[in-house]
Amino acid sequence: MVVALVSNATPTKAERTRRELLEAAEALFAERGFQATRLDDVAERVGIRKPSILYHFADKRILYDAVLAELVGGLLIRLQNVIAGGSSPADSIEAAVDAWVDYVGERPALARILLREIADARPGLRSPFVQHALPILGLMSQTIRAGQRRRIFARIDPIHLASTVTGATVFFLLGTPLLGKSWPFDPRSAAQLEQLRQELRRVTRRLLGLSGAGANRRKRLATQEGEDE
Amino acid sequence: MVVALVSNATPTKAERTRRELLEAAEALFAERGFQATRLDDVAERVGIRKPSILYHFADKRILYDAVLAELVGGLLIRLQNVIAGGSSPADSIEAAVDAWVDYVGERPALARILLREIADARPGLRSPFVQHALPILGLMSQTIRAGQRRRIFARIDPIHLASTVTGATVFFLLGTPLLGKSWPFDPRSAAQLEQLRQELRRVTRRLLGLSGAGANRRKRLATQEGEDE
DNA sequence: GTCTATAACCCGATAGAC
DNA sequence: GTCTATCGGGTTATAGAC
Repeated sequence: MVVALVSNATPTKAERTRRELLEAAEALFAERGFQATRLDDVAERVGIRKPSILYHFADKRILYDAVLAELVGGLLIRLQNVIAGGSSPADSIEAAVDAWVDYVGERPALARILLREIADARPGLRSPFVQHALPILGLMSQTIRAGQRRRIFARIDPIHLASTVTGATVFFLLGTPLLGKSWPFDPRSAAQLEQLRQELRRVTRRLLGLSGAGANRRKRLATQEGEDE
Repeated sequence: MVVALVSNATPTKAERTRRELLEAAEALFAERGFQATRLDDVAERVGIRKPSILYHFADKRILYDAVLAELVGGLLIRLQNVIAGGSSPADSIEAAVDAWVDYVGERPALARILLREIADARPGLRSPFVQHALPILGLMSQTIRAGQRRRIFARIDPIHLASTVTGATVFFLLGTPLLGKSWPFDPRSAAQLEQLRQELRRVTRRLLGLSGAGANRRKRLATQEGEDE
């Protein structure tokens, strides 16, 4: 009945369909939203029939929650790793911003679902999504406040910084494609993602009150570019 | 049959219900999205029955389009006014950012609908929303490029700037309320909106390569605060 | 203009066979 | 595990009276 979260052994048939269902559901929930996603379509992508889904996930909402847990949980793990590996709060924050761009570039479903969840959010209600996302916010706030205690960072509200970085990222990734030929680039291409990273680094440093170079450019400290007009 | 867009005379009953329907629909479409909004609920808010809606708007989609036109059109008009009133490209851009914050603070429905539309957007498809929004993007791009031709602004892509500003705004307005007591402020309060404006001005100037004060602080040029660390 | 009544459709969930 | 068949609830849109 209960399936191991991480199984290294050969997966059973149930585990395989379960994973395929999660992948298909992630894509469809992202593209169309929870309400507009048809279980029929999810089933079709996996090559089974609608009622068979309900053998693996008790109902539609539970399927959605499982998608959220996997998607948001994966980001938390990555951020924990890069933040722990940073040699200073400034290092950690910059690495976290880079990791965030990488992750959402790899899995754009997260960007769409994030948008939908924020649009649906009611002030009082603690949705499952928020439940999953709060640890991430906590981790970032903790890191930022550590830098503020050491007087490395300015006294900006971590929430301001987080909403600016995530909002800018998601709007860039999803907003630009609908401009059509007036902006004929793929925001998820390596070049555009790199430009987004650069821009977010600038904005982040600006808001944190940092002037100089971050972790990724320590190597070329000598040839520091004239960034502060 | 055809109703004047702006009527100064005493409105007929049809015009009154039409306006009330637009207001109710705007709120509900924003809160729940197009698909999840029930015509029954819209009707109830106005105090009529569902089929009576279809006397004023041929179907649900047409009602939604009318909401979009009014909401996005109102923003375009305001931006045109403040941009025309600016004494320089830098002035105009700063005034436009302020006007944007004001408008979306007054009508948070725009923030939610913007989020939903971007989440729904397909690369190839020109949705009615995009149709309405493109003139706004054009106006902003035009103003930014004017400043770039005069070598006042850095060579940043206007689209980058726009997605950063709008994304940061919307995520701040709608994202923070779901943090609950860990961030116990109302982002739409005068104080928080002012802080958002300050932050967006900083980010905007940063991305445009401007160093000094913008239009709204020319008055106190003498007591310029130490903003550049 | 607004109503009641209803047609027509869609979708999630259940029952039970294999 | 996956299937077929179906129930049951809900929503848009139409028909036509007032």
